[in-house]
Amino acid sequence: MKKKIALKDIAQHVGVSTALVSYVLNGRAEEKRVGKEIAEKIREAADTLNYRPNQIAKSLKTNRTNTVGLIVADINYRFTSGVTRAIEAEAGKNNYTVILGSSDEDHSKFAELVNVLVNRQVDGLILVPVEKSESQIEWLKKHEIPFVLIDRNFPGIQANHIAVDNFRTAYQCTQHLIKTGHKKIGFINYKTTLYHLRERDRGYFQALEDHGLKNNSKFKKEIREKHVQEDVLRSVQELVAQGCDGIFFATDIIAINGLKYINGMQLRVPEDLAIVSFDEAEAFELFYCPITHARQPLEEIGKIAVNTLMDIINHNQVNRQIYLEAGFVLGRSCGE
Amino acid sequence: MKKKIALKDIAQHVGVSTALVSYVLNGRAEEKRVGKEIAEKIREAADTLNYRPNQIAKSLKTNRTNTVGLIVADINYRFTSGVTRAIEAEAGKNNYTVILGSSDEDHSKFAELVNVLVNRQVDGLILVPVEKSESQIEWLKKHEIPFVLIDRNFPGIQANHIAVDNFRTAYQCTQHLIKTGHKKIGFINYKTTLYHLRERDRGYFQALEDHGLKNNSKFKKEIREKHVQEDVLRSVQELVAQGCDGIFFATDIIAINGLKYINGMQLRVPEDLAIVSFDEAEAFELFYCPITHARQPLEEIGKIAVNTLMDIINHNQVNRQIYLEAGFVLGRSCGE
DNA sequence: ACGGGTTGCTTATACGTTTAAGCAAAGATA
DNA sequence: TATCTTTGCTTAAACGTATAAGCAACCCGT
Repeated sequence: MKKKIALKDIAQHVGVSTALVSYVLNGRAEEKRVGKEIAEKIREAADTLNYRPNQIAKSLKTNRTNTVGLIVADINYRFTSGVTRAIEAEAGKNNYTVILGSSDEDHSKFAELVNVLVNRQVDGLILVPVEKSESQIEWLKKHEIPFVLIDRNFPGIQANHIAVDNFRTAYQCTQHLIKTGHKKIGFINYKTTLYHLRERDRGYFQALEDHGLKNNSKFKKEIREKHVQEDVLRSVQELVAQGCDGIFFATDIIAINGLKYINGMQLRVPEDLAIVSFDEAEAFELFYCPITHARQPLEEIGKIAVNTLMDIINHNQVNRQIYLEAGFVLGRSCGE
Repeated sequence: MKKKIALKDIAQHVGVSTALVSYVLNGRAEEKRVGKEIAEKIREAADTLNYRPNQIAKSLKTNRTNTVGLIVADINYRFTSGVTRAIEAEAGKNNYTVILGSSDEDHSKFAELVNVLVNRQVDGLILVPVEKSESQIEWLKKHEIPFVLIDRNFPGIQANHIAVDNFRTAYQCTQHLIKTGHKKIGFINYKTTLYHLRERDRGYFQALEDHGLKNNSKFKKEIREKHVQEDVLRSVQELVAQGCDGIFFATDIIAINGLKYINGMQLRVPEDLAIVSFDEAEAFELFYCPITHARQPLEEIGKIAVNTLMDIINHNQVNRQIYLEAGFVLGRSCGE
């Protein structure tokens, strides 16, 4: 790596002090009453010497890194790529860079990432918290480090967060199955304490209850995060055996796995089995029958998250809990 | 944000100089002959005060940020998520963090990202270069900034790079279609100057030639990056009209779009039309017929890229051009 | 008792910025 | 002419860390 040009070099080159150079290059020339010609000379020198400010030094002095840390749950989730893209773009507009980390749904990795990013002096964090990460969140609060939660939150911890309205969306999904004439509606969700997924449970149950199908509750299956494939397979088989005429998948990943197995069975969608999925997946496009599903407003979540974080960083004291409405994409997987 | 504990605070607390604290906390206690008890006291103080080193200050002093910049072409590509995950993990092992940026295949955005990351003093860059980014690459070389290219490279620029063997893989894909008895083999690829995609062309053509199907060349279609959907649709329609019995898709994205339209037509895979795809897509799992495809060794690419970059950063003067072999996943899309 | 080595610490400077404070020279005011 | 203001610059300190250099105090061998 070649030697880099510093303020000092420009100062020497022009024959002035570094202070002047700093003022000029930061656009504070007139405010600081720098002579027109000198200012011009400095700008020229910076140009010909190809000066690029050392952000590290700048940060040390200003105590601002213009960097936000983003910890996602898993980089392969569609949610992740969608929201990361939005965050990246919005952060860029605010002249911020994003440092990305993936916790892989593991709370100790999550804790370590928080640590690393805080040590790197990020100005703030955007987090998709994982199970058992409550203590980390509390720690961040205690140390007054700016952060906002997305996708998930903990009901017991008051924090800024942006997410889709999981209860309502799950309710709508279930209701759609009911309204299209299905009577025995299965539901497959993760076995987890994560609140946002529990809210999807609640939406499902509430919809059943409101439509007099309380007895359907036995059609709810839980799968283990570490055994998605086998558990989904088993669940689908059980639901079919129980005579279900519709299945509501709680996430895109569950849906993809479910459909994969349904593909292998003798069942036709929607004739034999109706399908609704929370979350969209690119893969749906290749299924013979367009899948009806809820679509999270990823762009919006990312955008609001960044702007909220900026507000926290700049003005302090923001209290924002936002539940966004999901879109609902009508396929043909519940009949016409 | 609360006041942070600095070396000075620990020094004061224990009643020693900051130098001593620095030595001890950097594990150079005995080397620097620090008294056992004092060292212990310092460690304790650091612990109770919950000291976390300011990486920014550290970086300024050491001229090392322990950060690598990663610029991907598009965050929604499967290649991206796979390789990012691997890079993240491998970088972590080396005690490095990753700053991610996405160029969205735009060379001016690419240039800007390079700029931002270099200003942030990243120790090195891992890049998926885009069209017309040659000058940026040259610039990096000129300034001796450590970098490695992945996925793509420019034949005219000598640089370290890791990628799959595009020619060979495309050759194999085409050959597979030929060997499974198909005579009129279409190929859909992007219209681009990107070398790695041109290599896929070359693989296709070479396979045709080697098997006496030179006249098949007219079955090659080009699509515009900005108009993937409509161009793929048109291409598939044309190929079918031309009587093709097999299609080789040059990327996962093209394949997904192609299959989407094939789904809507009256064609059965593989009876009416055989399919091979370069690259894997999760979506394939939902297609009624398992798609035969090449699979890039994403893990390996990421891992080697990081290690190569580490070598450049640490020992200088590495010259590594690696072409990895792709896996080949046999589906049923070319017949049994 | 004297020089020389060892032990255990402190002092001081530097990294590349930002920015408050200072200061000389010129112009304005009276 | 004496004083005040403005103009246009420089000086110096600071951010938190690393590290070379310095320096007492002690121990040892002679």
